[in-house]
Amino acid sequence: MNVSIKDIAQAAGVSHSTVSRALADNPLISAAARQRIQALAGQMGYVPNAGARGLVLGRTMTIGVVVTTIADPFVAEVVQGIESTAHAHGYSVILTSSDNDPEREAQSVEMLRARRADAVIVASSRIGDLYQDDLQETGVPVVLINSHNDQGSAQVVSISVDNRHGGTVATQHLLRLGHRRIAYIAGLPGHSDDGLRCTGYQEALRDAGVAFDEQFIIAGDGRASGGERALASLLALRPRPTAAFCYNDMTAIGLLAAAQRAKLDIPRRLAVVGFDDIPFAALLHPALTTVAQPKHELGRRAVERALALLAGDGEQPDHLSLQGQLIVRESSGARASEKVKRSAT
Amino acid sequence: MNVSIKDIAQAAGVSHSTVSRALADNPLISAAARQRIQALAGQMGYVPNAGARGLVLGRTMTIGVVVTTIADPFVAEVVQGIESTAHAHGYSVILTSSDNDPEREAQSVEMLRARRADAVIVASSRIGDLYQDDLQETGVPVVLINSHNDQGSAQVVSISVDNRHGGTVATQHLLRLGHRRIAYIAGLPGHSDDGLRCTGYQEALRDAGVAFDEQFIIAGDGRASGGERALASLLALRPRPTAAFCYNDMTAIGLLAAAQRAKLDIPRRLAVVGFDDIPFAALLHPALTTVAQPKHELGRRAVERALALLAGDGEQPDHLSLQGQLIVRESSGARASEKVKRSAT
DNA sequence: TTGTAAGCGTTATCAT
DNA sequence: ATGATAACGCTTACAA
Repeated sequence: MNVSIKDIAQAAGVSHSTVSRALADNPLISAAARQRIQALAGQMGYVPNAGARGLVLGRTMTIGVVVTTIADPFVAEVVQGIESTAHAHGYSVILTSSDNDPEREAQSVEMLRARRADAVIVASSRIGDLYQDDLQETGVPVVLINSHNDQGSAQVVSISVDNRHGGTVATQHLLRLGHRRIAYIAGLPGHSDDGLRCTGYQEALRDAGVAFDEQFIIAGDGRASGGERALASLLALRPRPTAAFCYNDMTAIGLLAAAQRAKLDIPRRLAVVGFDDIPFAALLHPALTTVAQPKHELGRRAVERALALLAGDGEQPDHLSLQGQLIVRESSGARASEKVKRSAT
Repeated sequence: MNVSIKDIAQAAGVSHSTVSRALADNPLISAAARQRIQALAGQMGYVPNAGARGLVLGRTMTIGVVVTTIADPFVAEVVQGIESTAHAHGYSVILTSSDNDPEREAQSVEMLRARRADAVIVASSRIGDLYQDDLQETGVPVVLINSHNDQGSAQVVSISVDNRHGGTVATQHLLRLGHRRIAYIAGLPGHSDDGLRCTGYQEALRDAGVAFDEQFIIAGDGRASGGERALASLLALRPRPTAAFCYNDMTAIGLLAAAQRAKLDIPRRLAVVGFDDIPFAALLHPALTTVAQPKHELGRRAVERALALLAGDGEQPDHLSLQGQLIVRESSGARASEKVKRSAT
């Protein structure tokens, strides 16, 4: 069904190795033969068998990607960045999702090993000890996105958004707007992202000489429901906060929804800033001010680092962090001048 | 670096074919040897080389997926359904995105051919003549999601949501709520989805004995911007429509945004129904009533059909259409009783 | 029950 | 400049 190099050889009346050379633009072959064979290959609809090539070359030009679920807009955009970058470098992407099920996760990793993926990128927030042990022994480069590399293997690097910086930037924005009582609606407790964003928030307050009030940290869960529940706690506070920085956009969305139901005017009575810049942030009303994660770049850099590792570039730091960018929209109540000032920065 | 079947053979003191049989649970082998070898393989961390296996077996247990971009929530959910179903059947997914660039699209297909994907699923709205010609000649089963199979090849089947039915269901919902002047905010002209949804809309009107007014079909573009622009046209109409059925959720979101800006009360002054049920539809305020596309199922069925084709099941119709489900939320202004009635259906 | 050998489609190392 | 030949890791007749 599929034309092989041998079929072409036969049709051209040469040996299959000559065909291989002609197709590989190998210099030690006559220009005439090369052209003739290449033309013939084109006519016959020849497409090289990547599997066979991988077998002899020892590399498959394949990158394995492990995600919890691609039906998460954040993950989807990262994967988009991974795919386009991989493609640009001649690599294909094998996608596996784990749904946060450890068993499926293990199967995914096994499958990627079976397919001999040249590198693996993990865009799952859970840190699988699985990858560490299982992949490490094979020597396959692993790039972790938004999670950390506990064991210090040179073949495992991580890359993430600078959560502390993001927390600082978001808080500074609110401070600049004149807010002094700023709440932080937290994510899932114990999540390191959450801790770092909160640290950034506290640092910004401290640097601005604003007293930090412990009760202004309100529990959440990283989802809309957490934001919705948070509103009541927030409104019960005395003195009441005038602004809230949320762990992520989903939390902010929940907060906004609850506020709308409570007829609480956003941003006048409460300024809100999120984190992530999911696609919907811009479509909300009021549109959400947020710290954008460089999702596409995260994916692109992950591939680039994987390829560098593959190329044996040992000069890489084992962690890279990218800065998020504040996107000022309506929910924080910035005036036009403030917006201009920010976007010019 | 990777343990091969030969390494195990050597360690076990048997031939490599014995190992192969033991690992494949081949019946013609002593139970003792089988267990001993399997245990050994486990200890040595053996993972079979899928590429080598594909070479000899003639199939790669791989499904190629072509999308425009996975950073589209609809596509992402479909791909999620594809991946989990493929995984359940022991298949891996190779993901390629085309970004609507014909050149990249061609490269993607070429790459999938090179990787010898057993089947290809296209979740891109553009119908590439590419797939048709290029893939068809290889005999690889192709499943088109939400697009049509022009040439009638047995190896190319398509699967989509029943757009006409969806349009009917959405319109009937509005009719049942008492609306008689219902507008349709269209998608990109020429898009067959758009035409079918509009047909369903008109049929529902006709069946209800409501006169169809041509000017109630308002231009859109399938994106939020189209919905935003549509509001002005809609408000200029005399008599003014009391409800709008939008080509898709993004259009509805734009319409809602414009309405909010114009301080037009939704659903009281204008009831709105969308199409797709993207994740954000539920988070909007008012939450969007919409016709849900069975995204996960679309993915699942696509894989199942691909596998059936692969198994040589010739009994498949060349097109399958799944019914969308009306999800009643706030934007259409249904009362509680109506909601209950619907969800019980 | 096991081993030997051939072959899948490549690339690469020999000769020639 | 080209042709044999081996090798990659696996499955599977065919022998034994």
